[in-house]
Amino acid sequence: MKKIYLSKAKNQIARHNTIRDINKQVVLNYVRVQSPISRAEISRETSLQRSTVSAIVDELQGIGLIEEIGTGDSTGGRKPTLLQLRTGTPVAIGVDITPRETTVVLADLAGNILRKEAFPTSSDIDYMNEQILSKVSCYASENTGHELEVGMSIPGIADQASGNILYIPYFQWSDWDIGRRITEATGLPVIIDNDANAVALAELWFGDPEIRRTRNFIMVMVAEGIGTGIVIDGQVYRGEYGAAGEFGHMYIGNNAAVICSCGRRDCWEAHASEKAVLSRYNAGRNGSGGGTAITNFEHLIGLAENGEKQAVGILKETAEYLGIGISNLLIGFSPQAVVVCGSIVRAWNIINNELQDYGKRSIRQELAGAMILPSTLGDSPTILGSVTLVLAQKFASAN
Amino acid sequence: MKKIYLSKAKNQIARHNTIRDINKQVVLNYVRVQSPISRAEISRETSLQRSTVSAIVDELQGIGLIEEIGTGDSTGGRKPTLLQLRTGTPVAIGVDITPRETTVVLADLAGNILRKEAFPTSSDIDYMNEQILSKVSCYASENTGHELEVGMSIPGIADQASGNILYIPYFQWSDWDIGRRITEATGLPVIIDNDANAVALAELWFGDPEIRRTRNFIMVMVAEGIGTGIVIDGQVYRGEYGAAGEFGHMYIGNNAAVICSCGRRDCWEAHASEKAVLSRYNAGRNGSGGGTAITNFEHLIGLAENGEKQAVGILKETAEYLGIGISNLLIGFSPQAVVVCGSIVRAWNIINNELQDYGKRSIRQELAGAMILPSTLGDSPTILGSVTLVLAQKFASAN
DNA sequence: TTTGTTTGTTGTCAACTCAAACAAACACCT
DNA sequence: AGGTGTTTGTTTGAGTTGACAACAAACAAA
Repeated sequence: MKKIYLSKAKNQIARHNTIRDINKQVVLNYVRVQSPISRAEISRETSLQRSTVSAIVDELQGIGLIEEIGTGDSTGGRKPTLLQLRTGTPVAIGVDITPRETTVVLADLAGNILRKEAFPTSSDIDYMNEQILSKVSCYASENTGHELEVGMSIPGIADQASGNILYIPYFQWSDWDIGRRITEATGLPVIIDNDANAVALAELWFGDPEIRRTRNFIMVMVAEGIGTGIVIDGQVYRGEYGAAGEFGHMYIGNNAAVICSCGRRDCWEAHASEKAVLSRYNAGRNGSGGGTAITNFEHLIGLAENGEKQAVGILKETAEYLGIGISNLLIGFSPQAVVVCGSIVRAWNIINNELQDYGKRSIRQELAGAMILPSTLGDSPTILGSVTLVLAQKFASAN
Repeated sequence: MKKIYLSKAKNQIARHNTIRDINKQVVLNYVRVQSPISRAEISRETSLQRSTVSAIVDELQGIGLIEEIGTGDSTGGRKPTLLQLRTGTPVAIGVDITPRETTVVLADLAGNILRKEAFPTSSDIDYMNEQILSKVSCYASENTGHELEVGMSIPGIADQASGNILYIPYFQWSDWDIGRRITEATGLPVIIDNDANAVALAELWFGDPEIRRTRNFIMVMVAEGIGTGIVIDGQVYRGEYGAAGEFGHMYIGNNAAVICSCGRRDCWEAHASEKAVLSRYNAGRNGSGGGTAITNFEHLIGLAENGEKQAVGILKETAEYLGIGISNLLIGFSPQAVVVCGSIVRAWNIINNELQDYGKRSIRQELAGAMILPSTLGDSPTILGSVTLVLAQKFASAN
């Protein structure tokens, strides 16, 4: 028991270099968020002295995190030297596993994707091991000399402490030691996290300014299942064993269309995930004597976009279920925003009204100010998520 | 937009005194948690130099936060000088409002209650204003010279930023400016928070070590309604407008026994609060031709303690509803513990088994390690909560 | 060309922690 | 009683860091 306090305290106390460490983080974040930016502007905004900023910038250049990219426009005096994260140099290998496709990318400090390869996800774990290891090893061997790290985004639970995947419901994989395998094969450190957490982090780093400025928000990722990522005070909250954010399995009502991956029929996920939507749509068409079943969610979205009544109706119905869960999150967290991610975002104009109605459910109407927004990360948020895991790690350990 | 970063940064950067500020907090916390403790032991546990600890202790003594209380036993050398929070000196006035009773107390830095007065809570807001103001003013005038602050625990939502009560459902009071009134009458600063948040904070400060060591836990306060307090990384999370933690109003199912204070019939609170329990119990007795209705929850607990079958049955049924909500929280937060507070804790041995069963509901059984514990704060946790609000404030501003 | 502004660097000072030396207080042994 | 080793708390000098002010360089506008 004393040990806990001991170890905690040793990290908590401030030493000489603590000042520099803190300010280094501040400067680095300014460069990241507001680049291109000059030393003088960083000084003005942080209220650090120009001399201090210069010293820190020198250090960060020495580590190779930032670089000068020429001069900016004068405002009546000497031209400012503009700074930026060092781009073009590979620092992260991202591995993004989704039920359909697995993607392996190479990225730089700014999150730019330098290379990208993908293959269909298989339930054959040996095949997965072989494919992932070969692609990661390939990137690693082609970029020796750079301090690469590997980030993985998975549709399941991962324990960051041990670096192992605990469970992936879709394939029912338990204790998959892919992290250890990658490290053994390449010597690179690996950081694994749940896809919703990774996307929440990516949204925090690369999202629309409206979201990025938000310190408290919940990411709701609608895919085969429903995952949530909790961001509190600008930090992704992971909970014990990294298992936080499984609100997809909260009790919503016991009349769901499908059986959830956890085996029950009363989860949010069983009501509002892609699987649930498809099931309800196909059941409806069956009743009215329709043709073959649709198994591809994107297909259904396409139908709805073209105005097919049943597809639109099912999506609006889904928005209600989504809304119930989201209203629970709004009431419980009182966040600044809830961000929805997944293919369903393509149909945002169909579901928006219903969602916003549920957003107004609150103890007190006046307080219902939380935004319900679609993700702004584009087509492949989980890929960016896997990369961001590495970047966040690198930045945090810049000291 | 820039302003946000600006103000944030100015608080975030580290100056010369930042080191001292941080270490002062560390030392103060050691004195608080492990008192009586000597300078030498603090040095050993924090790995700060003895000279540094001495300098900080001098400062803290100067502010009047800690005091020497004689010497301890020798372990073969010079006797250690033991340190402790300064006790006996009033520093906090706590105002605890519950639907039944309002209590005003005077407390010292260690949370010891020095004086205490109570009166029945009335729905007459003028009466409440008058009563609270007179008692707080009385304590204040009797203790001039001490830097008093006022903490309030309320069964509703308070905006800490503005210091005003936004809403108390039980009395349907809106925008009650009691904070401003107290400050105007006495000149003392006032800090107001939701009762569940206050109790969560108190549990963090004065709870059983098993809970106090927990960095992430959820407080579930069962009273007239159900309130939750979210503790993440040792901090109470308040959300926008301080409105976080209203999980009592999450959707559980639309067949509740009573209508919730928010007007709906599908909230957790409508299923598992004291009001809901009483309603179900009385409905049951009505069916079997029983006598007059019970309106006092403590009474029902008493019946159950004495083995009355119907009361026991209703409580076990309640445990199921409580369990559904708690399992949602466990799945979503993956906390280290869920702490239950309220009169129902007296019947812990009746509801324990059912609760623990729901605690095991998890994505993966092996991960279901969260403890479901009864509060350890004794009979009046909300009183201690109101006081702790002030203490936390005072400690945080010790710089 | 001159003037005023902006940028980035250099040098001095103050705050702080650390490490080591030191004095005081004490237990234990002879 | 007296000596020895241990523990506690204080004092002193060294090293790190940011604030501040002075300064040189670069530039726009008059």
